[in-house]
Amino acid sequence: MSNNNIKPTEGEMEILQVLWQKGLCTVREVHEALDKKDSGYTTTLKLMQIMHEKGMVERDTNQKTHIYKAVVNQDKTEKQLVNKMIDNVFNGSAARLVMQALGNHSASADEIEEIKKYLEKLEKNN
Amino acid sequence: MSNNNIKPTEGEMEILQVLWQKGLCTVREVHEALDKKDSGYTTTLKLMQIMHEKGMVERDTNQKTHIYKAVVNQDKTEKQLVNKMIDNVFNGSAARLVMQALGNHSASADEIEEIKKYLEKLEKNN
DNA sequence: ACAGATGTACGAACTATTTCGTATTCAAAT
DNA sequence: ATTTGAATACGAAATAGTTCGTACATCTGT
Repeated sequence: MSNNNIKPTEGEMEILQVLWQKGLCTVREVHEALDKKDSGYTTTLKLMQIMHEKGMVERDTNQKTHIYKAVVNQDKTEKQLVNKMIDNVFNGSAARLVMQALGNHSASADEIEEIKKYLEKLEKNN
Repeated sequence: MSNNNIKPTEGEMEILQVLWQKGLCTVREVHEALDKKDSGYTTTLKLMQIMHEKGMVERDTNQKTHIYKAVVNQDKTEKQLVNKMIDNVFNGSAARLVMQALGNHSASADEIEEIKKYLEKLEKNN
């Protein structure tokens, strides 16, 4: 078991999104990416400091302006959250989640094609 | 806009699950269905009372033992939570959520078939 | 009628999360 | 050198969620 149970809060997830997407970020970059008109800069800062304490992010403090990057693995974190939702909301049925996700959010034709290919690949590997 | 934004907490979701599945329930039935050895009966009671205040559940108080039932719509609630996850975790890509759900939780062959059919139906309706 | 079991009501503690204010440091420009 | 602006650090309030203890009501069996 390399990494413990990660359970990012909602605020932490938002920040992780940005970090995963951009790679290296200053606090200000993250804060602006979140275009949170509602909450202030120091809130984002504090959150990121807490994430650092928790070991979710690393930072380079050689310069005055620290540079952050995500430590927790994106794929793994996503898996965990999805699993949790499957259990918690869909009584363990992945299929129900999938259908809800599709029916719902009206995936584009391209997306649907992509998913079909993925399913076929899955079937072959069994 | 009939119903406001529902955002059940984790504890509330667990209870809603039971109510959706069983229809009408006493607090005790819910509590036992949750087989929470860790938390006590009055915790479940309190939670359900709060849910009542929030209008998530209704109850019949004609008897000493109240009978609860879910008010919030299962499908709608699921949609909301899934949407939120798609935005919050998958940057708006339903496809990414779906693949994570499938790759991951190793859906059974049957489930995969079911999903494929569903996808085809979706495609026809566009 | 009363004891015991089972219920509800509800305040209060505890925990987690988010938010902000303020102090301080640092760098750059005047 | 001094001012100004942008950073970090950090305590503390505000909010949200969960948990429990205790008081009181009600039903049931003796």
